[in-house]
Amino acid sequence: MNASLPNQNQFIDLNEKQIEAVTLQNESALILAGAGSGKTKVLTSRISWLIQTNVVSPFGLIAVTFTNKAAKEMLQRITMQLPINTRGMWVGTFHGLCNRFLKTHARDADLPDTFQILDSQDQLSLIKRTMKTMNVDDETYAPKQVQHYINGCKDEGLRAAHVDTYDTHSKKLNEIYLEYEKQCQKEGLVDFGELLLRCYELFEKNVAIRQHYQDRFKHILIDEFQDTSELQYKWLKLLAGNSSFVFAVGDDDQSIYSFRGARVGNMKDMERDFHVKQIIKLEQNYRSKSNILNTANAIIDHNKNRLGKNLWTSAGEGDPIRIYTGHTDIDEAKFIVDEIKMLHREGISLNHIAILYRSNAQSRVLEHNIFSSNLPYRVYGGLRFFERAEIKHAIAYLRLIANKNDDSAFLRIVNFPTRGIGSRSLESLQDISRRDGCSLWHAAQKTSNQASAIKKGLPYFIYLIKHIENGFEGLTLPQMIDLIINESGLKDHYTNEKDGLDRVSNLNELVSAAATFLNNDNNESSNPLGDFLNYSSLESGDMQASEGADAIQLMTIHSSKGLEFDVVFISGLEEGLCPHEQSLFESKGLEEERRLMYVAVTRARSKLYLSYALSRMLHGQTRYGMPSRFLEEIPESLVKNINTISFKNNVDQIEENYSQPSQQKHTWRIGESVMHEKFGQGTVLGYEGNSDDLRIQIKFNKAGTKWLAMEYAKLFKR
DNA sequence: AAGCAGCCAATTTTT
DNA sequence: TTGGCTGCTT
Repeated sequence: MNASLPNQNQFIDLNEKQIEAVTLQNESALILAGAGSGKTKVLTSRISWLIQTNVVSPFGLIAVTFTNKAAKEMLQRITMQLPINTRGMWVGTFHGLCNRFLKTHARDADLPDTFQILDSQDQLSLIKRTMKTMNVDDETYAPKQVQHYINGCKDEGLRAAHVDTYDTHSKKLNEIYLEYEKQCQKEGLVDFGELLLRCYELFEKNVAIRQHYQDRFKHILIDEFQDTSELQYKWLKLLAGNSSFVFAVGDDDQSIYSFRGARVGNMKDMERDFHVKQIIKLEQNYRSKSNILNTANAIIDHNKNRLGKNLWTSAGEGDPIRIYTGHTDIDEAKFIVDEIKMLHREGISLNHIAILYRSNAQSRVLEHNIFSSNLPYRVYGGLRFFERAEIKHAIAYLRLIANKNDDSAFLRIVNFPTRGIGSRSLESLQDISRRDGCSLWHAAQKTSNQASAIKKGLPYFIYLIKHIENGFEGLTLPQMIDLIINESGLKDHYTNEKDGLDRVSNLNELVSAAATFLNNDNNESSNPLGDFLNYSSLESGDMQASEGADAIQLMTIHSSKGLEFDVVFISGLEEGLCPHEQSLFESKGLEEERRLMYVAVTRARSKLYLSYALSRMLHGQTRYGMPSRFLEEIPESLVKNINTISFKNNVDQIEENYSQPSQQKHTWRIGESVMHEKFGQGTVLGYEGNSDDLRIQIKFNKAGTKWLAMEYAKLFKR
């Protein structure tokens, strides 16, 4: 049937749709790949097929992912399928690949070849610093918002000079953006968005370079296409030119990152711009039982503007979806723990069980209850290795030595560990630097003509850096890092600190990380230090502790994307939490929340539990909620309600649970019909606040949903 | 320079 | 309720 398929094992277990995708010839393609439909397999098989049938050489294609993990996995699978060395192949993340382009053409991109990459933390502190020198009030212009603004502009491919501003506020924002750009350029720093934008501009302006890569990469493959930003799409169009073929794999129903610039619309645009003949849909799911898939299908069916697909499986129905109603968040957590204990006794290993939640704040109650039951667990998220303060400090020494213009690195370490350099000496440095247009490091050298080995003050700092730099002569990278953490005083500092032992061991870990880095990829690099610095900012290091341990997995729904578990608990399914109340103010916000729910449901292989609590401690206050609307979107035939709670005895339960002595009894109950003299008839949705400041949320038939203060609301029973 | 009180905000976060 | 940040005190 498929004469064009080489007779190789890796292709025989593909289904018909997958084969169709893998073997497409001479056209750009959009593959709509549902959850669990074998998308990674299709992508890697496609690459193998292209190479094996000599359509293209391993170096004539480029494959783009969003995460390092996905890129790594892709390379691994290719290695398993083909007897080729994948080193040097252009497979990587958008950021990693753009970095590679920029490193190769640093001069053409107007960057020093020592340029450093800023992670989000670094970016924020540079923004704060810029705002300070501009005397911008950080109350009116919150640095976080400025960061969001700048990143948003870059995601759209906009330079500060190209933004149209109308009001004073946006004008100011843009001024900061402009100044920030200048400062980055001066220090030789590039943030994540800049990597992409700079690379885009390089292709745009430099015809020769663009042509070169257009000719070279005849096949461009993209994973998670629904998450691409406007800029990434423009970059793709530019790189593809008129003669390359794009193979994009994505799922519009799993687009959950619009708040970070992801633009689902790219899928429809691609269909048009790349003359996609027909979208290929992968709808057979190899992960979940049909009850789970039908639940997912039913929920997502409530969204409009989908490309449209329906997952199916031949795996059988499996268990019904179990729904649990908790009186409180504590009650909910206890149920989940009990259930996990039972499953564990039945032989399901803990790391195949996940508890998902909408927001990180929800993990606390869960953790607390799991902890007291003595079950091992692991929480995803939080600080990663290269984001830890002690690691960033050590890296900053490396950065400053590699690039003396890096004021960001300078400021981070000039007085850390403290060596008596106060704010006034720093201010005078900033003055000199501004006056002479030089870096802080050079300004520092002007103030004190001689370096001093006496262990304090600026002269000592200058001495120290030079001393370390001289000591680097003939050392390997791990030895350099070892030298830094000892000579800088970092190790001593943390050794003497009361809870510093973890930090010391992290610093030691950094030495081994450098050794591993050399062993793995870069033993023949001409600039291992620079490469390691890049690596540290692009690869935030997901070396989370106890990776292999058998532990319950706790994470947000967002971070569960791409993973799968035998058993999944989705907790906190209340109106206001999931869908999150903030999302209701955003355009298309509810649809994205629904996609989030879809992603969560499709993580489960065989058992799915959904739970919600009628009251929950949030921001230090008890909040009363209604079940999430998503629960009502599931056909009852798929569901088994584990318990039922009447609203009346719930109020008593809540009081027992939180033991609040003098909670004012309110007359209105959730779900009850009420009459308001102005707004007319409505239904009570929930409460918020405590007895002296209780507010009631009512959905009015005509006037919409409103929050009213109990004290003043003129309500009547119907 | 470290330690503490007071204030404020509080979805989601692949790079 | 919690964490992060600021600004004040020692």
